[in-house]
Amino acid sequence: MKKYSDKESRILDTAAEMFATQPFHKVLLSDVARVASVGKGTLYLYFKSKDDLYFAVLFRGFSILVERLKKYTEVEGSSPSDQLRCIVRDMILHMINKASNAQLLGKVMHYPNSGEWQEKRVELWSLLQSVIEAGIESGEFEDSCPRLTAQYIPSVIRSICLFPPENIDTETICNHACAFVLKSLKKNAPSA
Amino acid sequence: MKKYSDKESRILDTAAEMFATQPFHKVLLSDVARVASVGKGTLYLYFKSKDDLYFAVLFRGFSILVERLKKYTEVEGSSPSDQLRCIVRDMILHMINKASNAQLLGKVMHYPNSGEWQEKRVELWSLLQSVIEAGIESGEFEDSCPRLTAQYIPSVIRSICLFPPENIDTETICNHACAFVLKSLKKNAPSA
Amino acid sequence: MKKYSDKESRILDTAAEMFATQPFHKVLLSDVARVASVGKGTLYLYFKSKDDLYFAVLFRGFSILVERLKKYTEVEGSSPSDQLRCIVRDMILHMINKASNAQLLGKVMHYPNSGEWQEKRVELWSLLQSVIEAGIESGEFEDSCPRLTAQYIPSVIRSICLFPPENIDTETICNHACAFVLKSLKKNAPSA
Amino acid sequence: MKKYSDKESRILDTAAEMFATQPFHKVLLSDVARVASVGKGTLYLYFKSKDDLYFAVLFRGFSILVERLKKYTEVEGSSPSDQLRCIVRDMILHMINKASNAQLLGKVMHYPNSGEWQEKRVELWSLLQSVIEAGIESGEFEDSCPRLTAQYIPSVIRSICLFPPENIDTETICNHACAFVLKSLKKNAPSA
DNA sequence: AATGAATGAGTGTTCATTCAT
DNA sequence: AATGAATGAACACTCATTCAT
Repeated sequence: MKKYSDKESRILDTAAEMFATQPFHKVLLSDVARVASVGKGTLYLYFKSKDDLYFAVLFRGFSILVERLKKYTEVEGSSPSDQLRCIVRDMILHMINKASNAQLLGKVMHYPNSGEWQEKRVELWSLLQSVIEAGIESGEFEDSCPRLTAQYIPSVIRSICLFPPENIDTETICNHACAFVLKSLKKNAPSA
Repeated sequence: MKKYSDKESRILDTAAEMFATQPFHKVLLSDVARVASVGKGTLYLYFKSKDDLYFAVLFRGFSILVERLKKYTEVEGSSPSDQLRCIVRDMILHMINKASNAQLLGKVMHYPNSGEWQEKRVELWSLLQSVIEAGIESGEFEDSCPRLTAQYIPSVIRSICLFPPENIDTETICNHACAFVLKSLKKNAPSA
Repeated sequence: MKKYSDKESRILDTAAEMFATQPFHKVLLSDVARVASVGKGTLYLYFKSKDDLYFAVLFRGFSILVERLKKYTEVEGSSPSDQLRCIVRDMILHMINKASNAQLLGKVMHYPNSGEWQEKRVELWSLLQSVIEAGIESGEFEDSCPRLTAQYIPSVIRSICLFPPENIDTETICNHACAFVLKSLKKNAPSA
Repeated sequence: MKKYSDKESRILDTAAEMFATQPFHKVLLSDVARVASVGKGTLYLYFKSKDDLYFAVLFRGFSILVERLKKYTEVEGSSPSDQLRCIVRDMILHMINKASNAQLLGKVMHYPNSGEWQEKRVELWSLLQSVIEAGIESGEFEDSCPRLTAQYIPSVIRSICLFPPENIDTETICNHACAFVLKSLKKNAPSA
């Protein structure tokens, strides 16, 4: 994990908040600097450009997320279903009502250096894919294309977190989302 | 369905293409005008501002989509599963490699008039929800919260269309997506 | 006197009002057309350009004024003092609280065709100058440069009408202005 | 007196020159910036908008004028007539052939913040009014409404400076204007 | 004659980026 | 390292003018 200096972190935190709240072009670097309590020029000591800052925000967010989710796959004795459940629940709880984080799950880059950033997304998919494949291995799951399913999961969670239905409590949503995913993966008892 | 004049349509088509390809602030109105073969001032005869044009693009896109999908729910003798399959397939085929259309499924608006536009998204969810509910009614499906499932479906499709796995052919993807959704909804045979 | 068609008059009236109320660049021809109830293109049937319309407004205003004032100089048996009094009173009463008319007395044009319009101002000055000279001739007035005094008079009136002191009634103002001008012109009794 | 920074002064000087020479809408901010040797963006560090710059120009001009004229009223042992003569002469000499300064004497504001600007005009009138009142006090002058006379004086001077008669030399004009004003104010010897 | 939809040159304003301090 | 005044390229938007009807 990359280490961020104090100032750098403050900038990233501020920028994350603002990029999540407003579209890119409405986020002014002068505002970022002011809110982060640094000089406007200071931004350029840490980030090459506005685009660069934007990517750094997304990148850091993604890295933190993936890092956190990885833990669940390393818990001794947890089944793939348990792991998936934990992952889905964790993502929803961390991102619901936190547009800043939910947004980044679905950002599509129209930008040159999006390659580097694309890698991070793939990292998340790979994590999920390996859990699914472990489940298949263990006979718990069946899935003709774990790669695709792995891709569906974050997108479902993103949608939930961006547009959380107002009259359903978070716990119910978590359960429903877990059930939705797991039921799709569950291996049907072989018709005897 | 709102009717668009000839020039208005040309502008919307052009703008849709450009907003889908580049981030908002890289889309120049002068380019839109040039490509649409109208004067720059003409844009302002039909749209109050760049933002307004942007919303009009999203709004029209959504309207067209919903209108098209509605047809599948009106086919005589088609089961809810069939309808869902058709809808999923239709959306994927229409949007894959057409970022312009896929993007709009997930746009979150940070703008004042986003209310009006939210309605359109809800219209899509409602359409799907009623298909699911019909399936529950007929005993085909079971779902503790069709509202949520209805929301998942477009998000899954959006993800597919924005990041289509390169080494999987479209047909396979369609089938996988349909299967994923339907398996989750299918009522399990009551354990005898 | 030039004759104006019905539509032309409506346009001039509207434009006069608007040019008096707002600076040139805030007056939109589309507004003029709308308020005058004519098509925007119609303006161009009568006036070559916005500048042209502007000059026409000033020109007509000046012409009307000069025409009206001329009458006072033609009254049989009226002394130059009487004539001046009438002129000053007439101008004040016609222009006080009518910025549109007062404004034009002091408009300076930076435009090419301002010459033609300047002539009209000179016409006003000449009118006044000849009254003053008549007074000198008759021994009533003395003035080392009637040309200058003639120029002062409209400027005094303009100031009154643009910035009418709120707590002084119009009659008092008229009397004061007349007295101010006449006292300056009056021939002092030759020190015997 | 407000203090202006170096750059601010350069901008104001340039803008004053240009606004005096051309109508508002023909003055381009890019020209102002170029002539003042600053970046176009720099204008906006000091002035909120083109309108704002315009007002700043007029305001500063008026402030300087009033400040300068005040001096004459503070000269030890000078009579009100002397003071008035000095004021009239000073204004004419400073403004004749300097449209920039003459213009501002008569600007009527069609703008929102004209209140603040109205104050400045009143400041000039008050200055003149108090000189006149001092003359009345000392028995030199008589005037039934010094407030009005104070208003006439700048307007007369403005007219002179905007439309200076070409074939009369400045000295003659000054003398005539002084005489015109003073004769009107002079207390007539009581008819013995 | 009369219109107003269409135009595009022209301009005010913004804002990412730089650099002297 | 840190700053923020200064910059100017870039862009949205306006509005006088035209012309097909």
